[in-house]
Amino acid sequence: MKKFTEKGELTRQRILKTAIGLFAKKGFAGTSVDEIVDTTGINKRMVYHYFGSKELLYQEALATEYAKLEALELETLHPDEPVEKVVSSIVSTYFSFLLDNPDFVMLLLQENMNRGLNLDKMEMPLSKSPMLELLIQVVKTGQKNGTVRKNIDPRFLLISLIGNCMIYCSNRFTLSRALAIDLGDKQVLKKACDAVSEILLHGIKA
Amino acid sequence: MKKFTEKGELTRQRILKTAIGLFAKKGFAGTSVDEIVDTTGINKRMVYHYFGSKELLYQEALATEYAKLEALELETLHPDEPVEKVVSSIVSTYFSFLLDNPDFVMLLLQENMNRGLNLDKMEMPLSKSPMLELLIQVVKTGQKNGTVRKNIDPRFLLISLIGNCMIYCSNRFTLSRALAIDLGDKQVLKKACDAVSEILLHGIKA
DNA sequence: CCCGCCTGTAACTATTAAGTTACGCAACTC
DNA sequence: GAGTTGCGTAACTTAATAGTTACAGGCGGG
Repeated sequence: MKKFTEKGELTRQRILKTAIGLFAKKGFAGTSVDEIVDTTGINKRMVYHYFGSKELLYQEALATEYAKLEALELETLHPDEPVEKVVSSIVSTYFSFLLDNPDFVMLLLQENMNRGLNLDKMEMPLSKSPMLELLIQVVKTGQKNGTVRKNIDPRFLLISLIGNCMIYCSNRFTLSRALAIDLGDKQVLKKACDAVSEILLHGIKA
Repeated sequence: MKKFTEKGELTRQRILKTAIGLFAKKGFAGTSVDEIVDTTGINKRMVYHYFGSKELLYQEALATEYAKLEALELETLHPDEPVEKVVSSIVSTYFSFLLDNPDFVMLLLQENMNRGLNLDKMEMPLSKSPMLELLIQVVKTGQKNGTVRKNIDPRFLLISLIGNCMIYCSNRFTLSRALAIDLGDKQVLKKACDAVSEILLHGIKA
């Protein structure tokens, strides 16, 4: 990280925050640098001063949002609880995180649609999810004491966990329309979260 | 539909097909009309002649891809089979459809990221999925004869079915990276499909 | 046979895009 | 207090962009 004055750092953060919102809403190609600076009121020159290019600004936006998930994952690990507890807690954690962080969801999807090329350019290891280690452990324990089916693969289980939550954000509008149900409605989402939890819990039970 | 000569219709289709590929790969804003015409070798004027605007061309691309799913859904309905058979057949149908139609997936995700605004502009009812009707029926039957848990909501079940398949496409690159697993590998995907099928089958079983 | 419509080309316009240059101001350092 | 360094503005350049206009060959119906 380069050194900036306090004031400069503030400006930098304002640009970054605005950029995150716009990139999330309109995509990388759909957002112009002019729009970002018009929104912040900061001069365009400063974008290049602090970030170097539109692409680097985008990458920093991506990294910033992704860091939120990693922080969350680290603080929700309870490896000593029984597998049922762990699974339902992961579900509700992801569910509310994704709903509360639409910018994250949008940037993540966008990056996948871009075949992960920005993640390749940055180093971005995407920390081989501590969530996975947790699942491996509790699934193994569960299998030993006979509460979990033998052929559960923790990796596919984790993907299912995420997929069951993500779909409510990633396909919200098409699903709402096709199934005539409002996936923006808090009460519906509460029921959905419970349904996901339940189906997965029964899904892994021996 | 307007009347075009056979030759004209062919040109139209060439433009549309090229546009689908480019819009899917680079997004609406990321694709220029010039790029489409350069790729096809057809003159730009023709895009406006046959489609009216870039946006209308995009909407037609979206509708064309979506029609593929609707066609598939209509041909895979077997309401008289037991619920287990139906669920695992829906899973493998969606799984292979999504993998075989990456353009569809990209356009669908893009449209959701755009809050479904294009679907609003077109009529596009997204036919209240015959899949849902099927599920409602077989779940009810299953609940009557005691093979399916009472509090399974077919709508959330369908969303879970889709979500479990979609996640392998929508988040392929970030998941591959985070879990150190290649979600482009056919064998991995075969196992994934089986894992999804199994977890959901056990998930609904009474 | 010729009028009109469908198909097509090439060159154009007006706007917007990313990125740069020239310049000024304030604060801190030597 | 002269020079350096970071913060900031406005005006600029160069390339692309969506959409248009002028124009023309070919073919079917009157």
